Amino acid sequence: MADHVDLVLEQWRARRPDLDPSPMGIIGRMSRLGALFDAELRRNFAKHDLDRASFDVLATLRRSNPEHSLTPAGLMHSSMVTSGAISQRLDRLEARGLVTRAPSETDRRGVLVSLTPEGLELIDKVLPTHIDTESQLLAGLSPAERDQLADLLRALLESLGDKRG
Amino acid sequence: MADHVDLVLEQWRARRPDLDPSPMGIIGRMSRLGALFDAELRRNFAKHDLDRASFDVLATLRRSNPEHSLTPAGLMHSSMVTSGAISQRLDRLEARGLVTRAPSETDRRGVLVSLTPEGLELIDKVLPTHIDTESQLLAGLSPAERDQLADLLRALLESLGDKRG
DNA sequence: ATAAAGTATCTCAGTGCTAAGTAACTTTCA
DNA sequence: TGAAAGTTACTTAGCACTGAGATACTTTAT
Repeated sequence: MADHVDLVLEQWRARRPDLDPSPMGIIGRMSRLGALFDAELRRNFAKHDLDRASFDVLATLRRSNPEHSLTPAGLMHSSMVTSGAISQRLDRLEARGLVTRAPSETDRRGVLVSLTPEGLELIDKVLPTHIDTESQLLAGLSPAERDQLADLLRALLESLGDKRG
Repeated sequence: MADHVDLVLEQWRARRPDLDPSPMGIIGRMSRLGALFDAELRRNFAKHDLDRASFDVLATLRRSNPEHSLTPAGLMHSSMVTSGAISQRLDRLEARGLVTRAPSETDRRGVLVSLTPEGLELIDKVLPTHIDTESQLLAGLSPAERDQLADLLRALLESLGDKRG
């Protein structure tokens, strides 16, 4: 059994036998899987007039608390994009009536972003289809393998300092 | 032990106990790791006046064959980007004198892209530092865990139809 | 009380990608 | 052989992001 990355590794070993390309066996595969996942998830988002960025914001608000609200800084940390990207995402979602921005009551610099009823309805409609899509993407692994994979990925994230919060 | 994704999963279970969010335990973690890897690798590329896109093309040419040459279509399949993106990447690399474009000898629509001596020198200089960086990113896992992870990722790629070539 | 440092959000120019479309050429097959 | 279908690479408009910088406000330290 061999995938595209096995070919890449062979090529490197032939061309540069002095280097050990084995780290690419993990990082290259994750990059490739990321691209495949992204393409498939995007297909599903498009069915509901959404893109990855908008879904990301709506879903983060949906799960955060019963009020479905968060600051732009909170959204930024969760999404791993810059503050400028969050501002622009919120502009788009606000224009579509899916979120609102309200001044913070405790900090006059701050803003509280909340789902509108329309935003809540949309994310609650898309979410089950999203999870279905993800589930199908992972169907090639047995439940035990999936657990094993999740554990290894968690260990790796922890070793890189990824923290709760 | 818990990472950021464990928090996300807990939030989903609290807010939508009717859904099983476990697929996010894998896909969410891979997305997060992808972002962390990308940021770190980019830091290294920047030291050598490169970006991910340029490195990708140079490295693909370097490993492909002893002539270090490939068609734009070949680069496209390896990189998983569109043909337009490849054209633009080649424009930039050609302007910097790192690759050349020559008409194909067998197909008058075709183009053969090759590394210049400068391109070869640059990629051979950057490559060891790139592998070092990747290796450090994976240092949190034992060698056995790394093998296990690579195997699971390969199985997943194969289940999604990722083929050699 | 006030200056300095820090924080929260936004703006904007520049960048690299996609999607769609074009032009040139090759292959297929009636 | 000639028309239709397919392939190869390129062009361009539009889009979302980054990185740098601006503004307004809060906290810290004196």
